[in-house]
Amino acid sequence: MRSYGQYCSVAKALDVVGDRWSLLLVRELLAQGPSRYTDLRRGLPGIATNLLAQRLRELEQAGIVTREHAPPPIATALFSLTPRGEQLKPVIEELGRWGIPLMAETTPQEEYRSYWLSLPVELFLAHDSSQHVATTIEVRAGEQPMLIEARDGAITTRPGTSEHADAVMSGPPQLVLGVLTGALDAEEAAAEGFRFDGDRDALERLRPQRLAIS
Amino acid sequence: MRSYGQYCSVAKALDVVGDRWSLLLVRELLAQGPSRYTDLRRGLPGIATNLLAQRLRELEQAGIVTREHAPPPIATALFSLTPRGEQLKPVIEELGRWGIPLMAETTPQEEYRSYWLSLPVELFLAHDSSQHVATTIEVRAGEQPMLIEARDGAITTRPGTSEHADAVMSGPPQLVLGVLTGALDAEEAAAEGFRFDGDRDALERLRPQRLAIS
DNA sequence: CAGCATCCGCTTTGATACTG
DNA sequence: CAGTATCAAAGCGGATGCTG
Repeated sequence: MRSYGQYCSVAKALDVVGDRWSLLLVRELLAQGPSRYTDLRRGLPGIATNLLAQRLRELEQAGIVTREHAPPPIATALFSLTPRGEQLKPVIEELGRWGIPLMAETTPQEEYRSYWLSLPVELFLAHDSSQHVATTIEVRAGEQPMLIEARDGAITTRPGTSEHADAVMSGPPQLVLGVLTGALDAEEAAAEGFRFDGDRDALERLRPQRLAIS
Repeated sequence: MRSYGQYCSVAKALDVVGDRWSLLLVRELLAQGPSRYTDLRRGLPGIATNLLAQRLRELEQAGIVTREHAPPPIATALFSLTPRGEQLKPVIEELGRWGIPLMAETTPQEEYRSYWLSLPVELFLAHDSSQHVATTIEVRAGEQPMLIEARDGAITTRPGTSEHADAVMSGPPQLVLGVLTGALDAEEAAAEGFRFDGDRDALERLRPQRLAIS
């Protein structure tokens, strides 16, 4: 991209990561960790393959991404964030926070990846560690099940299922997210295809307060 | 801009403010407050006039900017941020924070506006209100002098000069910023055209800690 | 198959000129 | 002052093909 040519740190940041797809590419590496070229393509539906290659080169030159030839078990190269690249996390978070009200609307054509859930979960859920009640919720929305796990005051997400989850939520991503953040009532959502099985309190334990999504 | 078509709040935020110039336009309105079309052009050197008009329309439609016909004293329309637009401030701040290391380099062709100083000042300076020493520093870099004022635990900036400033800093923006953030020593900087007159302690009072700019 | 490069049509941007 | 109009250049999206 052509530089803005301004001696301003915002403009200079945008000179580096302001290109189309650049910040979403960083989002993918933040959410997924070291990824293969093909993984990145799957997480960036709609990107032209040559553009992905070009962005990776540019971000590599800017010191944000590194390309490593993984050790023998893996036959392919892996792309990762450098420490400098990981420092973009607050930028992604604030953008994501600002974008939350926009999540109230969606269309059937919109793409969704289940691990994108991890950002809103980190932003909006918290665990009251004083309760000392470890909690696991399985979320079935998108292409693979995800687990939200809370213990010792920390909340984490990862792909997977659990035999002894406290609760299982499933349905369209919009409804699942709405119920998770508290913008939507589980009963209302049920009428549109949302399901909640298990312990209702499990969810309440993760919600410090109700948030408006719209 | 064409939508990313993803059900992700980061992607949806970028659908709205990810266009070229959009976030810099928000920066201008954050830093300058309600502005005329011409003010915005001056603060966005390099933007094509048709693009500025187009971005203003788009951001107006998105509920980020409002156009108001100002009361009689002012003959022209003013553009302002809506509350929703002001909520972009954390996004701008995090981008600006991430971009600070990039400020170590500059070229003579780069444009600079003195009020752009207010962002780094808000980010990096603080005032120990326990000291109860009100402090004023005049900064002469760019097209107009600026005042950095600290009192009652708050730091503010505004254009202007002061008869009784505790100190006056002047020189190229890069050196002034370097000394302000503590990345540069006033003595080193002096060799390259930086000047500091007045009370050295005035600056120290505003610097909670030294920060690396490079 | 993973990781690109090339080509082509379309959209966005930049520069300049012009207008109420 | 506050834009619109025009046009060339750059960027992007999609398809395809090449290489280990």
